[in-house]
Amino acid sequence: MTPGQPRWRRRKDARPAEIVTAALEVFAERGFAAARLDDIAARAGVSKGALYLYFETKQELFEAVVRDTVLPDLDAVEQVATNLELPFRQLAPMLAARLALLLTTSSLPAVAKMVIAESRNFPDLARVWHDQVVSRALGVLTGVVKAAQARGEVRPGDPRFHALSIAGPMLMGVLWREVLEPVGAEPIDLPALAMQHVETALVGLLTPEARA
Amino acid sequence: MTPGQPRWRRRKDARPAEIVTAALEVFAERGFAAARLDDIAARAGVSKGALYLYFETKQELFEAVVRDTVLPDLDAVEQVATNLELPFRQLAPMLAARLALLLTTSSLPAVAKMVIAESRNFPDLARVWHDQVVSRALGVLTGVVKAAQARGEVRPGDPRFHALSIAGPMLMGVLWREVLEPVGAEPIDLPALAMQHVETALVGLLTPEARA
DNA sequence: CGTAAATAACTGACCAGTCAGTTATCAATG
DNA sequence: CATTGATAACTGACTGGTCAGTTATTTACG
Repeated sequence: MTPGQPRWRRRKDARPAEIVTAALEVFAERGFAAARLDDIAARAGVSKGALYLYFETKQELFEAVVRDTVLPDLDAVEQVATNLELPFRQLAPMLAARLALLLTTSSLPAVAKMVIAESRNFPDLARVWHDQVVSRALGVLTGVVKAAQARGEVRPGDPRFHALSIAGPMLMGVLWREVLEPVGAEPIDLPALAMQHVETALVGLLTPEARA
Repeated sequence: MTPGQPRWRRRKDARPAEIVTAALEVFAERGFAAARLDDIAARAGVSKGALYLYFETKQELFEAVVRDTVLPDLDAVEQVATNLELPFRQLAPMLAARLALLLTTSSLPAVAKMVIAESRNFPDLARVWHDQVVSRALGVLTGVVKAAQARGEVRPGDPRFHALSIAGPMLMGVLWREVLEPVGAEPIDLPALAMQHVETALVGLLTPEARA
């Protein structure tokens, strides 16, 4: 024993953030159900009991992860998207690039995968995800499409479906990377996919006049 | 006690199929890890021990589910897709309709969701899924696109990306239905999405000459 | 000191996989 | 047409291990 060093420190205000960071990692690696609180605690440098000083249950910890680590990322994309003034032809590639960056650098895909995984057994997780992430993101995209339709830039049709036409391949690419690449599938270049898809989708979505 | 009725019957040849059916239901409802073999057994009308007469482990049972219930569905779609002769403009909507039907009536989406869910903790599951389902399905679609490019019907570009452009929104629609609708999200009309998307994608993918 | 932060040992519930024992079924026999 | 083994299908209680959440105790620190 080195008696000069205390075995631990009281750090009431630093703990929550450290725990949330550790929780994000472990949740992403193992999924909600299979994530062990002991592992999260160890990675955060505390004991399991300490977790319960700051979070009442495992679920509450997950909600904190979404709130603290995913929502800020989403805000950044939303910022770009609400430039409704820009012509769709220019806005779409910007959005796609921003999104591709987010999906390759942030932990959003890992959390998304986890929510898909556990939605049936932990519906509260899915509800939080839907209310705070998906419906907001899709709402923004749908709004962009609708505005472009109003300006005559985008062909008629359900704007929500158009939004899915744009976002779907990205999701598929992400899932490919998260689920299949780890077991040996041929890798996908996500930004390249985003660029080629946006090009294709633009031709398909724009009115003949707007293509000029 | 009604002594005339036996407590159970020996039905060696009927059991495996019944167990696989029950397993599909429970796996789809709860995911692989959370599915209880006791539940599967109960739903199949046998004891847990009986499961082990026909399947060595839980994983082997899952593989049987894929083999017996998913692959036949896939074969049917593959049939349509290998009509490589047909012009892409006609083949694509047919494929989309067939796929939409499959995704709304079969159990494929539920199994897919499960695989996504458990891929990290049970990589073998994901490998089976990739080798036997995804890579085959995507291969067929990529082949169709490539053939159409060779005939000058489809614009240049990575045919694999084009395939993802086509299939992605369908996957997104399916996940929406599986994950978010159960927790209160606004429902999506999957066949309608398929039709509108294929229309959009066709315009985007076809060469100007092929659009005639 | 007092007290709040943190620990570590503990509890209770859960479940995959096992196995000793039970019972349906059927072929052989009287 | 019984009766009787023999056999293999089937059962259900049990084991060993895991893990969320609890609590009695220790320790940092104002």
